[in-house]
Amino acid sequence: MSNLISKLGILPELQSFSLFEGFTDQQIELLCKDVTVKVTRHKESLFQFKEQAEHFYIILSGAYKLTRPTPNGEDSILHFAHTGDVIAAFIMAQPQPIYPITAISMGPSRALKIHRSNYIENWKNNGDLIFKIQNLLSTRMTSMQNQRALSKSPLQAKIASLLIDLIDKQPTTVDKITIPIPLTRKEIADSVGASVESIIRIMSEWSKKGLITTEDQNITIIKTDKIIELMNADY
Amino acid sequence: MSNLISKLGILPELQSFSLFEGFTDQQIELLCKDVTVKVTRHKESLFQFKEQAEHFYIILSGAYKLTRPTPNGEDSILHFAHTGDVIAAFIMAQPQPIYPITAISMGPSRALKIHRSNYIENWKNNGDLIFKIQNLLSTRMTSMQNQRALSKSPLQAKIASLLIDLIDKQPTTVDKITIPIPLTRKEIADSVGASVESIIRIMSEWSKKGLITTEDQNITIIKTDKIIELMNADY
DNA sequence: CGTAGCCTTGAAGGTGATCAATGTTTGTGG
DNA sequence: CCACAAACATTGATCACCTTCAAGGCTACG
Repeated sequence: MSNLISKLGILPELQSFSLFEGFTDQQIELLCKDVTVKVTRHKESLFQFKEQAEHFYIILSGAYKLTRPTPNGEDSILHFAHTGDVIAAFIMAQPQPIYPITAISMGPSRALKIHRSNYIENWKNNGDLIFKIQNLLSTRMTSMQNQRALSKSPLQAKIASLLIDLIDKQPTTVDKITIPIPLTRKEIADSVGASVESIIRIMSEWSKKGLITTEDQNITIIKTDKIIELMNADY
Repeated sequence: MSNLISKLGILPELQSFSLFEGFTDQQIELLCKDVTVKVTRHKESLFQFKEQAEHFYIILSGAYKLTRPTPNGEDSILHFAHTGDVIAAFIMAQPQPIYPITAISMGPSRALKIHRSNYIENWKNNGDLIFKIQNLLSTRMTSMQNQRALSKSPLQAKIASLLIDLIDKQPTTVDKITIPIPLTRKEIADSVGASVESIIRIMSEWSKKGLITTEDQNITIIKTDKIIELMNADY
């Protein structure tokens, strides 16, 4: 018995994830049997698009962007995965899974690397766990569909939608919400399918109007209501 | 015991679906306990976006388009669901599920309507079945991601990609593949996020060049290789 | 101190949307 | 069975949003 998660000292972290809510320590120990903690540095990738998929991951800390190469050789960002997210789990169901995306670390991050065989042996027949994963996935899918519905909307609406989507967090404070992930303009561009320059032009405009502020790469939304208005703006 | 599927006479159909591959008649009977067959006419909807989701569906015959309203009041088409597809199954995992899409019948169609409680009682703990559903879903998701990666590509590439995606069928005959679903130009437009006029202009061009032909609403791809080339065309 | 990555601004040009008008097919009710 | 409405297809002209290209400034890091 190697690599017990209690030995790795990550049990407290795992317990805090909604994924393992209601599970006993022993159950978690079984589900995370023979795992390793993969530490990645900025821009380092967890796995590559089209690689053979032997493992899936749970994000322990930091964040990863899930990307896909485009015909132009650029990258399209499909999702930002945070702490507690599960990546590439649902493709484990395939007989010969291939990663449909690349996972790139944003800043230093840590992820739990779990082998496919574990998914098939221990995760597959755990109905409650599968449900949790399906919930995570359906949330992600709904968010993708929301974006899709904006394809004919002006670029402003797409950016607004992205920002709002990234703060599914506390609506506690009425104003001044900071986006939990530092984002470059290029990353925003790759998320909404636009050019960097266009992003800059629109966000500069917003800064001037006092809707947002950005310091370093942290974006703070000052007037949330105005941003939400822009989401539905019909030009 | 009402509504046995053997009584409804749809067992042979169900057996032919990859979803139930390897299951015994008794198992299928249990999984489809207390179901009804919903017959829909052209443009009739199975369920509506934002409705309370009490049921999920298996398509018996025909096809449905899965749509989502856009801010402009139009509809964005997210997926074309064929015979054998399962719809809205994975949102059953949520405590209070809401349909994230609308399902609209394309021509006369039939679908098996299954209650949520059945999913929780009989489907949830059937690991093999869950895997099949996850496979269906991951295929759909990958296809959505493919489309997403084309967001900066010219409209031609998007249309080409859509058409190719709709013939995941037999690569048997080298040429002349007819798309299994009759599509209006508007539906194509709503799928790729463009205007009807633009679709028409491009497809007329293709017709003139002899790449495709359309009669009624059935599109036949004549020169598949040329269409595939257009998918990656960088203007 | 130079390179690399990110941010910014300006000018020109193109793809595709919008608007408008008309033809064609389908379906429905008198 | 015809007439009218509704849905779909088509073509042209105009215009705006966004991309592309080009050039430059800023900061961090080896």
